[in-house]
Amino acid sequence: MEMSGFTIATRKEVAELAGVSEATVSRVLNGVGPMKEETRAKVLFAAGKLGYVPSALARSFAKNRSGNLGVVLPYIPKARLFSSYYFSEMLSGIGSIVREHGYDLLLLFRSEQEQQEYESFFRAQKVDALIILGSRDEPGEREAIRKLQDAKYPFLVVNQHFEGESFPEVDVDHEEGSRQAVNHLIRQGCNRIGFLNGPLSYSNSVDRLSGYQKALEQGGHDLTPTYLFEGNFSRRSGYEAAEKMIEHLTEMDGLFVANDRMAIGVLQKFREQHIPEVNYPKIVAYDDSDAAEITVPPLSSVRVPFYEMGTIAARKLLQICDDAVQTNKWFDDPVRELLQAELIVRASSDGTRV
Amino acid sequence: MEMSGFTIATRKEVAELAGVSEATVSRVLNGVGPMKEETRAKVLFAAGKLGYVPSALARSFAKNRSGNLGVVLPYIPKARLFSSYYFSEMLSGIGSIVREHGYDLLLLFRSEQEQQEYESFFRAQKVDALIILGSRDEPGEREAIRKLQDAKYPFLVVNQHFEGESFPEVDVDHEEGSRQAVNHLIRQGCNRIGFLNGPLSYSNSVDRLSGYQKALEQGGHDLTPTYLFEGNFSRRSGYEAAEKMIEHLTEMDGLFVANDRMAIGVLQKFREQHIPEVNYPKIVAYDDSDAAEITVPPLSSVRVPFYEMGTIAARKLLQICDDAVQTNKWFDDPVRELLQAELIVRASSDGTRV
DNA sequence: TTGTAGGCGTTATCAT
DNA sequence: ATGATAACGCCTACAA
Repeated sequence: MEMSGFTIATRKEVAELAGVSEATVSRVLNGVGPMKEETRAKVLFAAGKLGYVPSALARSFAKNRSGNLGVVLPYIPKARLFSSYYFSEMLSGIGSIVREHGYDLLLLFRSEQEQQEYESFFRAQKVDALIILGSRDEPGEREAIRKLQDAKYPFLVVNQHFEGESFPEVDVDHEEGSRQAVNHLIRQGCNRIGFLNGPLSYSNSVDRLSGYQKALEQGGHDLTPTYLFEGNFSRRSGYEAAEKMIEHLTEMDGLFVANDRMAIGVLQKFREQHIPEVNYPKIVAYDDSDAAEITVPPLSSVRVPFYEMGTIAARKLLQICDDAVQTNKWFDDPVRELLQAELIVRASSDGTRV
Repeated sequence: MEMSGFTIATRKEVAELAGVSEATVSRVLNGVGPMKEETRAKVLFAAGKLGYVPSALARSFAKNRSGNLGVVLPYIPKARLFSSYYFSEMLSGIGSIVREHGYDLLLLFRSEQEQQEYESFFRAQKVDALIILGSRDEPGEREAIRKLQDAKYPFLVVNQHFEGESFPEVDVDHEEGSRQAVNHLIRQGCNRIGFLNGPLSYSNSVDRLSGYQKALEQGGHDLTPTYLFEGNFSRRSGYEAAEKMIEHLTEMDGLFVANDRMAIGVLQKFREQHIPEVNYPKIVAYDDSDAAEITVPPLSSVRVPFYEMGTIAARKLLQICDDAVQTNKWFDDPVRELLQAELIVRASSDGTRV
């Protein structure tokens, strides 16, 4: 399939024009081995003149490396995946590092249907390393990742912890982040603090629940199951959860929400119901996305370093790929990065608001 | 570099186990040519047992096709590119189609520094087709795209028009979208309508300006240069532009803004300055991103089908790649998709608001 | 310092 | 219906 109108310059032609062998062309272009400056110049000139660009494909094939860092993303048809702050930030971070290292970024969409087969990406030589995003603790997923680990492929799970496994991962201390959030609410004088959490198949939801409990405990409060709500991180689910909250609004004076989007849904519902702002519970959300500071009132939120998580994960993996020597050392001592989150206080939980 | 702990099953082993030749293994796995059902079963069994996965890399090399659809994105270090609704939506759309076609999606970050060299992606066989996003009309860019066209590579420019060229493109009728927006403001009784536009190197900014002018003209209004502002699509730039607007707020009773983010910045400034909502000009923004309906007041906005643009672009290109036969017909008759935008009216421009 | 030649894992053509 | 084999474009010992 020759799509182009012109024939692509071949290495052979370059060699001829430069009056050297093809091997020499390769060496010059890769800058390996000793070579006469004159030869170098001749080759470079010829290559430039012919507009020769070596086939990355053939090169990959010969070197047995794809040059790609794969990123697994949840595939949710029509779900506007990228709209989520979470993935956007991570991908930006990953992208910047990948670029520095001269790798390419291959997007891989996980499907809910098919059984996961992460290994295949390596077997098929589509990727040299893999970052798994949006993973959740389900039997199939665990199994698939375990296989990756058994085969000692270079991969990293981001923002998800699998209890009982020792998968290499870059995660955030969501328990501590949540503890701080709820503790802040307590110090703001809240006595009955509700919690709108995400699905517990995400370890960060579990962590947040622990942090919530811990903070209540430390503050001498009891956990009231009535004040626990669950959503799926979407705005709509926050909106719906808010309906159930309304009947408790006279007592519930604080609310911790597992992400900004759901919190926005909650605010939307409150506003629609014409609940006066002074009657809102004090709210702290999570993620500190762009949206947090434009809501009314602006949302206090726990800032999560998604961009940095991306850079850290990518850097770690590409380092391995670069010096394939130290590889085994890495695998014997799997990574366990745990980053810190930071509470950003805004009007939604600020005493001065009322 | 053998990263895995186990040896990868080779086609040869499969052939041995199945008691056939390697060629037969290939044929079975690719489902080409006639074959005995029995042979087929034997091979499939052997392959399954050994966990054999053909090397996509070697396959690509042999077939001379990468299997990748490339997407060029603006590279803005640390700029949290993906946070932008615009790219997120398009990538989601592209991703869904790419997946259907069994291709992979390769993200390519353009750099402001280096001279563009889109051709290289093809020459290097990194991609079979290319979608160019976030392009702007600058000499280097024009030149680079022209080369792609001359070489008849399958590519598509999205949401950007190059006047005087005949590049294949998928664009939106921003002139009409803007005309409707401003016309709506006029019908809402606005007499002095400001316009916060984006940089004119984006054709959509030029289009919006035409639409704005056209609407004013049709409504019998004059264009007042004092009411023209320029930002760079960021919230911050909207915030800054708002400062300059404030002195005109007594006369300026309408405002058209080229995207939601800038409009949010404007609202933010107004709010900070404690300008009473009743004194706000009636506002219509652009993009109709998620954020538009959560601001206070909710933003009227021109909805742009970004997701669909992505799907359309990807579908077109992959069709070409699939049936390489019709290729030339395609190139002789370059695509020119022009999608429609749609005004969504909300409180920010609604007469009932005041 | 440079040329020669073998190998990488497929596909595809040509025999059988 | 299946087996043998050239070709794909590059890298890399090894030889000169």
